[in-house]
Amino acid sequence: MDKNYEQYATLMKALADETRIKIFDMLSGGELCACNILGEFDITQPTLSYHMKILSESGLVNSRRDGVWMKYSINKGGLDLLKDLFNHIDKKLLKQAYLKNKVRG
Amino acid sequence: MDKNYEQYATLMKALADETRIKIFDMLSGGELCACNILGEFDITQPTLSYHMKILSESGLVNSRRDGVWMKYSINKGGLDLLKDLFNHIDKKLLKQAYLKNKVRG
DNA sequence: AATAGACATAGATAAACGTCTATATATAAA
DNA sequence: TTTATATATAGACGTTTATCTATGTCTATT
Repeated sequence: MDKNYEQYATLMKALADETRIKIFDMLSGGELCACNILGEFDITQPTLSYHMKILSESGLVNSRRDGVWMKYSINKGGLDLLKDLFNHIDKKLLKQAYLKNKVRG
Repeated sequence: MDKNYEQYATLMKALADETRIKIFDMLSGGELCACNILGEFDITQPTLSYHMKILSESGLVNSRRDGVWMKYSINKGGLDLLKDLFNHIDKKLLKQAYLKNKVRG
């Protein structure tokens, strides 16, 4: 696993905003239209458009046009990058704890 | 699982910088002194101090003084919050894929 | 072809961020 | 108690971010 920290930073930045992480979590329930999402927040339509662009360009969210509507869903590839990063770090920590215990006892 | 999005945003913000995510990853190998970390980057000592403060205050990193040195390590609690968030979202997506397939086939 | 509705883009702006230099503080050693 | 070293804080500064209003673009309908 060779690490692209710049990419990780891009992914984290995309979620480093309360509105965007809420949207990402909402999308875990399935594809949503921009109009559906907008109703959940106290922001203007251009502001939502700005947030969706950041999420899409980061690689965390897919977007497609369906007639007049834009529909958004979670991009499994982007999610997996973050999920795997944290799981790997966690595994490394557990291994260390195990080794320390082995030395002591 | 009730979600504190403000806290998630704080955690993600702490990692939304290439220097800080590299540091976090370095710490997965075990506790490190600020002086050890500084050598890996092209930044001044006050800048590192600033980054370490953000990581510590977010709850992702523990800090302790050891004589003249500051030693840093990963805070399992903070890591688990992020790890669990992404694992849960992933589980929800997999469940949806399974149900869709069930309907089709 | 004109209209209405959903979304995107442009431009402005205030706040937050990352970095530096200069300086203060804290600890250990001489 | 002076000195040396590691770290923290203060202040300055340019850049990036999140937000708005105004307006443009695209699609479907009349």
